[in-house]
Amino acid sequence: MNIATDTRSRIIAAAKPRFHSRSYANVGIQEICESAGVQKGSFYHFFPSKRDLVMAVIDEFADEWAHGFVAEAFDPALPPMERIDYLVDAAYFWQKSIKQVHGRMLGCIFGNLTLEVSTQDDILRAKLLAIFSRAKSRFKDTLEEAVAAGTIAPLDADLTAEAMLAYLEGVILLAKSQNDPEVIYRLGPAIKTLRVEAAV
Amino acid sequence: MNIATDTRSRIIAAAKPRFHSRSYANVGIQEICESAGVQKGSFYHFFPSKRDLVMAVIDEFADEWAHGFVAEAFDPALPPMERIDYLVDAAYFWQKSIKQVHGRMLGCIFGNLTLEVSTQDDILRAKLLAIFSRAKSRFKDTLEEAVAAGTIAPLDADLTAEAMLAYLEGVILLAKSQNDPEVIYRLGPAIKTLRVEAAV
DNA sequence: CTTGCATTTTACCGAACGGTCAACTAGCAT
DNA sequence: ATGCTAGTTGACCGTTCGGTAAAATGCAAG
Repeated sequence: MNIATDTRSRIIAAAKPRFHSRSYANVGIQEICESAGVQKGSFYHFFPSKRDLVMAVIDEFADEWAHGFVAEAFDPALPPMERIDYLVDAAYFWQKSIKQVHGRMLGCIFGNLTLEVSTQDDILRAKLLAIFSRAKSRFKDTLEEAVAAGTIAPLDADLTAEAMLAYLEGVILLAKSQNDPEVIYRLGPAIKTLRVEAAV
Repeated sequence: MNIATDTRSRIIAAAKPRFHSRSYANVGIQEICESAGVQKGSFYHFFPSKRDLVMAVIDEFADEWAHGFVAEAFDPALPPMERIDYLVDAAYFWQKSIKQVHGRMLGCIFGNLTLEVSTQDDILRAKLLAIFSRAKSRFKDTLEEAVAAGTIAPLDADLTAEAMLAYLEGVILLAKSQNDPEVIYRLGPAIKTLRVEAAV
């Protein structure tokens, strides 16, 4: 473990919970540096700008999810539609545990950042779009598998996948507005009722 | 029309598009004052704080919607489920026209603000929650009417209404991430497939 | 022992932040 | 005409913002 990479990762580690629990604009570089025990000049040695930091934070969150809950949920051994249940459950438990520790529901950092910055920074918007795009693909593959297995009636897998992703983000948004992860528990399972019929 | 109220409403008029198109933290009072042709001291004569301004802006947006598209959509003369279609269409056309003028999809200001500030300001969160709560009631009443009319099978109107609201917000979020209102056009109609079954 | 490079420190930049204050103006009622 | 009040003005508060530049440090290869 290089000292250099250590400083860099300490910066990211300090930034992650702050961007997640507040907002992009509300978290300053000075605060991050103080929390990481790093001088500002050192920060700019590793990150050309604040935007580059938040991109690294986005990547870390994405990796964390991809290797954690997402990998568990989209386990090929599970029946396809149960994978979707699993993912919604994971979102619920995650938000619930965050609230227990932090006292607040923080929601999905990708959704949070999307609504905050996507009118102001197309590079960040593209980064977040790519995250959503990958998530949608997971849903789509799962739906196609479910159709092939006869678990569900044929449908437009691409649009239904996008609809499910939208619904999940919307549920997390409403839950955050109530500061109550139980909203995810109550509304989450209805994700499987969403359908976009295949075009003829 | 009093001169006093004119200054106040000029401030709000200047603030509205800025909070909508950027974010709460990214819009400064100085900029709003310059755009409204008002001195900062005058601003603080009408608004005790920035938060009070954004609350007035929220109220204006809410009124605008309530007396515009929402009133049209939830017209008792329309068959219940068509009202929901109407509302989704209204969201689509609104975002589309904003993009034509502004070059960007701005999304729903209530959703935008919710994700940005609700972990940092419980008063604003409560304000936004009340907006969502009213919207949910509209959906709920409509669903109950549709069930009574036999248009749709019985369901849990309260939870389904909340699910539909969540879906609408989620669709707008995804559309914003793509800067493309057509996402609303494609995904919107699936809102009627959402169902939460009534508890036995 | 020296050169070179990555890293770190420290001081600094101009601009903007939300908010305050006292002085001033205008209109209206007594 | 006078006094009260709502509204307005413009200067000012301390703090923080994202970002820069130059000098100092540590370390490793030649």
